[in-house]
Amino acid sequence: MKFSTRGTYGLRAVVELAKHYGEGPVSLAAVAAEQGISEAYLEQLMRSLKNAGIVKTTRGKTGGYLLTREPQSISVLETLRALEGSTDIADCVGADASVCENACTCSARPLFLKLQSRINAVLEETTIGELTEDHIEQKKRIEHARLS
Amino acid sequence: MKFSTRGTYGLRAVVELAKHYGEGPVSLAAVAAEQGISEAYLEQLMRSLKNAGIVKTTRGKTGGYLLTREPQSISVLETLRALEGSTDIADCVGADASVCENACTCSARPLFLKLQSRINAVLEETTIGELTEDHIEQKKRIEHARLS
DNA sequence: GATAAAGCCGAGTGAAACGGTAGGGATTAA
DNA sequence: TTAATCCCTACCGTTTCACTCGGCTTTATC
Repeated sequence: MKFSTRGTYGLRAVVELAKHYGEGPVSLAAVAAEQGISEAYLEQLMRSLKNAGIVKTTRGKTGGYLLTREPQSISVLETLRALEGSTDIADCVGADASVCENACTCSARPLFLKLQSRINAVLEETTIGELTEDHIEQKKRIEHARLS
Repeated sequence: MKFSTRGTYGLRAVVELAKHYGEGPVSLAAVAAEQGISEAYLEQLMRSLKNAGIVKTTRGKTGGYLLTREPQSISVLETLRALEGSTDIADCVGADASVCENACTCSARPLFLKLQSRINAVLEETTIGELTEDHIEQKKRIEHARLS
């Protein structure tokens, strides 16, 4: 039940793009530097995000990455799905429950279903826009505390 | 964000013991057979559960495993903690947040905290007793459907 | 048109975790 | 005494994770 760095880094990268939403493309190097992530690794994550239609790119010099939509319209759920393939905690929850042959007699399954629905609720209702606002607020508070 | 077999099997084993609560010890072999788990593997899980004070044992012939308390008083949270060490989805949530050096500036952390609290709520409020009742009910329904 | 900065892509790799096995020892009811 | 049971340590093959490498294409700028 651990969150992968893939999900975490990817989420942070998307928030970074959201901070510059409407300002033109941001280069991979800039995102990597700001977030302290290896460029080569981040590139892989960006590829997943691009395939999922969450980010788009412009190539050549002055090129970079941009969000395809407003940060408020991008849910954390779809972002994580793009990065990790699935957010399902087990094979027996979600669409293809047939993977687990004894799904209907497993005593843990009711728990999994409940847990999954709660998790999905949070991931679905939280948007990249919110995370971005929170982040900006937080940085302001730190700055303020530092000066006083 | 996948549930380990350790957690799943362990939970199922505890439910199995709960089904026989008050009837004396159940042997490892019996639990393993009923749940379709390798004996040697299950033994490891049982040890973790014993160390955590969730199950106790009697040795020698006719020995076996028993729950230390009523199924209703054992939460899924403590069971999973015993089996998996921790149910934290990231290092920056929970008691020792210092593991993550930039915890206070990470844009993903607020999400993690929210998610963790929702997850813990479910795991805390769900008891082994409930899972056991659900399981018995479910088996009854299947039996009923099969006969008609 | 050359150049340099950017993205695009597939393959590879070391370490750790996962899931499970093996084998022997200690305890105890019958 | 014996056989069934729990107790313990070590090991091991596979997969996943996190990350790297090297070469390619595209494009703004000089």
